[in-house]
Amino acid sequence: MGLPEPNVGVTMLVVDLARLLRRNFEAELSKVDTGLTAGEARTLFYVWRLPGQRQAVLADAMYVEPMTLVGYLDTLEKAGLIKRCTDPSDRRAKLVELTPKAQPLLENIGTALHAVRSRALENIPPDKRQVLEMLLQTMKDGLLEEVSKGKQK
Amino acid sequence: MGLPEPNVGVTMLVVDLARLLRRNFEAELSKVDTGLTAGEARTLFYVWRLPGQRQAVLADAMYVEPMTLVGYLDTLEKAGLIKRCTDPSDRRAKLVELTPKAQPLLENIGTALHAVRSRALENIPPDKRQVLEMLLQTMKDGLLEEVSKGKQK
DNA sequence: CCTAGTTCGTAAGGTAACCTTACTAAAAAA
DNA sequence: TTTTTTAGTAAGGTTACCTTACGAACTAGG
Repeated sequence: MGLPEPNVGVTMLVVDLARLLRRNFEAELSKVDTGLTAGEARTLFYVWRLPGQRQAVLADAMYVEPMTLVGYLDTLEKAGLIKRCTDPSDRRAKLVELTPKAQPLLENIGTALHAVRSRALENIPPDKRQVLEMLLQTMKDGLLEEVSKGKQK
Repeated sequence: MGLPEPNVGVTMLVVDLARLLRRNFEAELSKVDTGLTAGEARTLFYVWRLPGQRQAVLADAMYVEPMTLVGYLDTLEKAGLIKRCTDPSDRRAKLVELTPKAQPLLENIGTALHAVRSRALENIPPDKRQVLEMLLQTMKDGLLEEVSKGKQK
């Protein structure tokens, strides 16, 4: 009596999983040094994936507020890993580019990501991995919908 | 050239997913009021699942440091949702119990969890959900191993 | 029994990932 | 040309953690 339904436990499992994944990523990241925090590494990763984009576009892709991105970019810029170039077609906007110095860092981040991946998948039979990854992508899409819904206040 | 391997993207997807799940949980939680933060709600949930346990046991189950738990329990206790009773067999230890007042809150947390679950699974064909949940559990187990390995310094 | 080492919870203080609000400068619309 | 929108940012807050340092109580070893 009064018990929330059984599936609730499964969802908390997912919430816990989220925590653990983040933690693992942070731990692996600190192992490969880089001197970056998780947020900064994530940002660098996104700049690598979307080079020469405006901060607003980047923030949108990362699902953080523009202001949050500013902080990460400030650090990365001070460390000489990215540069902000004024958009020739709009003097307010800045296009974010990687510097050559970022290359080795990206490789380290890649190593960390790889480690997390191996760990997460180590007990999953290889033939199921493909399925899992697709399902995860689908999950992400579902969750994104709601996040953006919330935004268009 | 210089590109980290392709799977790196998939792992970042999982890292992003972790972020989104947390965020969704927080958002849903604030919708159903409760006045609790995500960490506090998670704690209450665990007390419900492991009633009458010591704080150390609880912290262990939640994979947080005992000190982290103290903060959450302090808030919950002040709100009259749990109580700490001295363990009769060890005057240092405290056993954590729910109070009756916690019941409705737990139901709200259940609602929030349910919402996250629906959202996360909405685009997943029902016949795949079972598989997904099993895979997620397996993933969690893999990640936990490493976390605990790190702990036994 | 008594001393030495463990264990339980906790106070103090720190870091990192975010967010909101408020502002300036520039562009776009009216 | 005035008004409105948009791009970035400074300032400051919240939450989820962690580490370090301790005192009080249990457990062993002699």
